[in-house]
Amino acid sequence: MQAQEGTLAKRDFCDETGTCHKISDMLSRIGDKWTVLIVSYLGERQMRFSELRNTIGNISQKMLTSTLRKLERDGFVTRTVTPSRPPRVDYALTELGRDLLVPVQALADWSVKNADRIEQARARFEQDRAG
Amino acid sequence: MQAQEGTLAKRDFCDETGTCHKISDMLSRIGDKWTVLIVSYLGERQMRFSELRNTIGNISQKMLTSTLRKLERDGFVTRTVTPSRPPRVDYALTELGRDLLVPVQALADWSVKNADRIEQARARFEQDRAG
DNA sequence: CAGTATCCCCTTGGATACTG
DNA sequence: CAGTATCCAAGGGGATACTG
Repeated sequence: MQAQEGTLAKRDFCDETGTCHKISDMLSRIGDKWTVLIVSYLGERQMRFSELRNTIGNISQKMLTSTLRKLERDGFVTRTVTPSRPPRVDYALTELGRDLLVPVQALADWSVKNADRIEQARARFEQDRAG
Repeated sequence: MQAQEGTLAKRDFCDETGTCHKISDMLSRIGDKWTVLIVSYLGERQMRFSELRNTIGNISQKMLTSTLRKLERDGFVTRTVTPSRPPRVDYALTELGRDLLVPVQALADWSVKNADRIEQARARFEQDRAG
């Protein structure tokens, strides 16, 4: 067997057309502390700023604001201002944002399914380090 | 239409069983600066330390070492030492490591396919900010 | 209510020097 | 060759105070 059927080649996502840069950007973009959590909440329904903050619980205003701004900038969420007193701002996923959830969900499924394999590997690693 | 068919609910990957924690961990784990790049190179074939360093080009020894250690710890790569003079150390993906490439590839495909939608959203965002 | 501005800590990651 | 040890700069992210 010369070429393993299950093996994915580097060029599939790290070729010379900047592909690897794109996937790295995307991963670091959604791999931060809050993005996935926020997107997942907005995946259920539209929410206001304070609602998100209260639901998430331990997020700072600063990080909620900046994460939402980045998501808005990249076209993943919309920001709708209702100019009342007090003001009201609603956030919702765009089509692109809902689209993003599909591959993220796949990675989530993989993570859950293989969590104990990783845990076992870590236990083995610690074991070997101690022994 | 009460429940949109394309909408993914929060609980799908952020329920109360620690699932959201797992996906966040995984994303921040592979969302760092070097992991995907290294895993993608090892996806092509086994490589030695210096070979990886030369191929990647601009990675520091420190980051290559620590990234490889984490990958080894989590069971994604194997580390094989040949006690010669000078010593030789080979790194290769495990079954689990090759497995991981599948959902990562899906996310990579998505990133490439939607890169210009994101780019357009950014351009629009800058436009609106300026106007 | 929904932010912005400021300060400060901690982690990530690069550069350099040293070792088995 | 394949690391480890150390120092340092930049950015992520929290706490607090202030504003339209």
